[in-house]
Amino acid sequence: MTNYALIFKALGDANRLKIVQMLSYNELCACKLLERFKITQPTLSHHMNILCKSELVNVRKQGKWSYYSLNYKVVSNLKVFINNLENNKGGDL
Amino acid sequence: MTNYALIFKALGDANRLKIVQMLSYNELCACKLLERFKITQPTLSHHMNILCKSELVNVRKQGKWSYYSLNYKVVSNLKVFINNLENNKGGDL
DNA sequence: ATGTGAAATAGACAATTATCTATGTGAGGT
DNA sequence: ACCTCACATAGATAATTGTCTATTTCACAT
Repeated sequence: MTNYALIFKALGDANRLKIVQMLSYNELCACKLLERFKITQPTLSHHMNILCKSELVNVRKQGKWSYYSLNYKVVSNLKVFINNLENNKGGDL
Repeated sequence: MTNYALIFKALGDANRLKIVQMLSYNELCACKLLERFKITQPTLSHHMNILCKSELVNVRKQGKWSYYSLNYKVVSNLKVFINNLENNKGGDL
């Protein structure tokens, strides 16, 4: 079950949006992400937690590192959601 | 210029998400929307203001009524944004 | 066992937000 | 001119959120 409001809320912050865009190219560990922001490590951790809870982002723990990646299944669901906004036009309900 | 964080923030509320879905079928006036929610009229007005500021929703005023509709140009931009999340995979930057 | 480096958790705080009640505005009808 | 209906604005308030500092946890190396 995909909670769209939760996903959009997760995307509704400039830092998290940038994180998601970075992850769209590659899986990245938290420390690599942190380098590119002007926020502290606990703040990044907080943002990653929100992204993971929305299920838009997955974590893979390996040794001391946490590797984050996009959940493409959820991205695909988002695509369907947006497409429906166009396709519903003129329909019922 | 499309401010994606602003749009996603607008979509990141259960009431507003439902409003957008309703508008995907038809243009609707505020009073028609209000009937379907358990919120007060000023609260709806507040939500519509947020949706309009994100530019995802347009207003057309006619007499005493305000008719709201989706801005399909912005919906289209959203589609591109989501598609890029998939297409960036493995790329650079 | 002890140290180090990566990440999570706890707690605090200021800013933002969702909601309400009360009031204002403005168009149309009588 | 007045009333009514649709909507917006003002102001208050409780809840949520983004951020920080300080601390903890956990994996690995020595």
